[in-house]
Amino acid sequence: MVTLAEVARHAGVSASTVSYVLSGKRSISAPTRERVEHSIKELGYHPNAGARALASSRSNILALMVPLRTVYVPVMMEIAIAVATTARSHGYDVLLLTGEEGPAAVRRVTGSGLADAMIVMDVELEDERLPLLHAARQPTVLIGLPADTVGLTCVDLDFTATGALCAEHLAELGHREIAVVGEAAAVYERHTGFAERTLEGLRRRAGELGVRLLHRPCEGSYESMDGTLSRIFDERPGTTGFVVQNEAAIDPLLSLLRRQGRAVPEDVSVVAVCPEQVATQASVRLTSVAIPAEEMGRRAVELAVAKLAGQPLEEQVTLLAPELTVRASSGPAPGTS
Amino acid sequence: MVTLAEVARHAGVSASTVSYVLSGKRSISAPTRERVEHSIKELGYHPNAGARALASSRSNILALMVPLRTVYVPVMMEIAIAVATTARSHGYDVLLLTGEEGPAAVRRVTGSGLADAMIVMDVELEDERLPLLHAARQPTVLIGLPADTVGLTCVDLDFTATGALCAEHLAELGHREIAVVGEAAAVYERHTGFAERTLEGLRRRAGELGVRLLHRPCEGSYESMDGTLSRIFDERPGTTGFVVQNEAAIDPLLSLLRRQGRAVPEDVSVVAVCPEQVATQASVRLTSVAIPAEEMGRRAVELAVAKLAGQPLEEQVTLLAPELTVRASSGPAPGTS
DNA sequence: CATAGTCGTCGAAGCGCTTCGACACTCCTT
DNA sequence: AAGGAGTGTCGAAGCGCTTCGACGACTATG
Repeated sequence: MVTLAEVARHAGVSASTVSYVLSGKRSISAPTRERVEHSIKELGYHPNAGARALASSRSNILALMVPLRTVYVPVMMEIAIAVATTARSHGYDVLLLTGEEGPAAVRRVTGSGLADAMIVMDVELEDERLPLLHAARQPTVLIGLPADTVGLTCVDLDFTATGALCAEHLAELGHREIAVVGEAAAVYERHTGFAERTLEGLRRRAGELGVRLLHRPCEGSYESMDGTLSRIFDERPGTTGFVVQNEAAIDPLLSLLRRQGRAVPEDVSVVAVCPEQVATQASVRLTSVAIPAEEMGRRAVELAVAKLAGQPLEEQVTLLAPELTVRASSGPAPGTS
Repeated sequence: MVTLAEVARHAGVSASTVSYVLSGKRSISAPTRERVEHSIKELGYHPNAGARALASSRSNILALMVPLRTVYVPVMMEIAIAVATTARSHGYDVLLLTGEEGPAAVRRVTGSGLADAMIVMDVELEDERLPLLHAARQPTVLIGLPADTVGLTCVDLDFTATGALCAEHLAELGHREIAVVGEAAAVYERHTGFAERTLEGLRRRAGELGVRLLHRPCEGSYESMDGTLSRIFDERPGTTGFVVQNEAAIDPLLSLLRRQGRAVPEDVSVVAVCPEQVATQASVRLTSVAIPAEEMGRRAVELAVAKLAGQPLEEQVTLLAPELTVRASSGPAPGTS
């Protein structure tokens, strides 16, 4: 284990000089710097993280709280990877916390100085971790939007606008009866904001445009999709447009529609809210609003880093504008000229 | 920020006593212990992670290297969650490293004492991180099997046995021509061991049982599955059994078979190698060999913790025995009495 | 040419914790 | 009654780093 002191001795300078070479917090003459850097390389020196954290009260670690329940997995994974990658590019490592511990994890991390900042995913509208995060002196960034965002920094897709966009697209194509294949009932019970906001956007815009909307939650398995689909067509036989919010339900829906002899997009149009990859790999290339997982992760880290650098953040809530990409799953409503 | 010293003062004992109460490394009388514990609670004390790491040269952190490339996502996510959860139950936190940095990340973590041990996923047969891991004084556990396992601790599903099991199951049902829908070509190029070992197990057992085997890689999209399927039936029109290794190819395969009017399991049988959840949620409940992601993650952590505790590990390579669950996608070959 | 300012370096004082040896007891043992 | 063997607690010495103030050596200024 090579220490700073050994590097200093090897280079013939004091320990503090080596430290300043490393941090760049004071100017060091070129020859000295080179000598030190050479010694560092030669000895294979790596600063000890613990000592550094203790002395500077900075750990250079970002904590990321992911949900334990493994719903909408690909999005979560993509965000996590984006967070890890972006964090590294800013000199931070990422500590992975599962939601399991809940508030206790927040207390532990903020109390122990393990991490410099927290990024919290899967925020519920009335999240029990919120009061703690408020109280902590650590910067926090939420991915998702709680009910009350006062004093919080949040990043999320603008799901209300997303819903509106989907409604608009289908209305423009002449669809008059739209069914929303929602998330599993459990998601609504937990009051995860995004599901409700999407629905709200859909409802409002559909109302404005004179389109009838029917919402049904769906677990995402073939069985449940089958049931949901039957109930939808029983209740609203004239349904020609679908908005799918539950990623897992996409394949079952397409499969079942095909089996029922309903052609996409000739008989029914489908719009999905999902990552690009899912939209392009489905059996029909899906018209979709992308969930910009990578961007959300990246932005969250950038906001956290900015806060750590002491930059006052002008906007506390960053809502990413949704973009609808038209692909092969949506077209004019039947009977439209 | 409450410190150990403040707790000590509050409880009327010395700092070292508080430390021993916390660690349990020396016996403390019941009344003293209670007094200290009470002070800890009252002051809301949390030991500072950096100071602890510095003084004890233990960070209580496990590093987990996940692959950057987002292939076979659900498995990865499940392993990661299992690692995080199990680690917490042993008092460890998890540092998330992406494969992106490769060997540099290994150097950084082992050099800086950031983590006490490493768990590496997505190991290639001739992984470039291996030499470094060998040299590091940190315990390491691999999830996956490299070519040379001497001196390494590894956990993996026994993919050779998995392949053999699939071949056996189909052979027993009377299938004489089997097609293997493999992973994307890139996976083989990277020499990720599991794909090749599965194939080897399949080939050997098929050979022993007199079954013809055709292996074709597949990207997992509908287009590529379509192409792969055509080529398979062109080349071997008598194919009645499928083994699917690529999780992403499952839905496309079932969908396409249905479209071609081939019934599962009446005309063709399908056996998948995938997590249970995927097998039970597909449009046909799949006969499958489960990938025990949760167990792999858990075992990896347990091995790492055992190594940290200085326990000599009797078995260096832990191969989990595959289990084949018969569901609705496999049945007797057509024409079998 | 004295004075102020800048630059580059050093020494020392911690950061908050763990851990080792020491010490004062109490309780057996002989 | 004296010696030995635990117990329970304390003090002090670090762990390896950052950072502050100090200081000598220059350069610019009037």
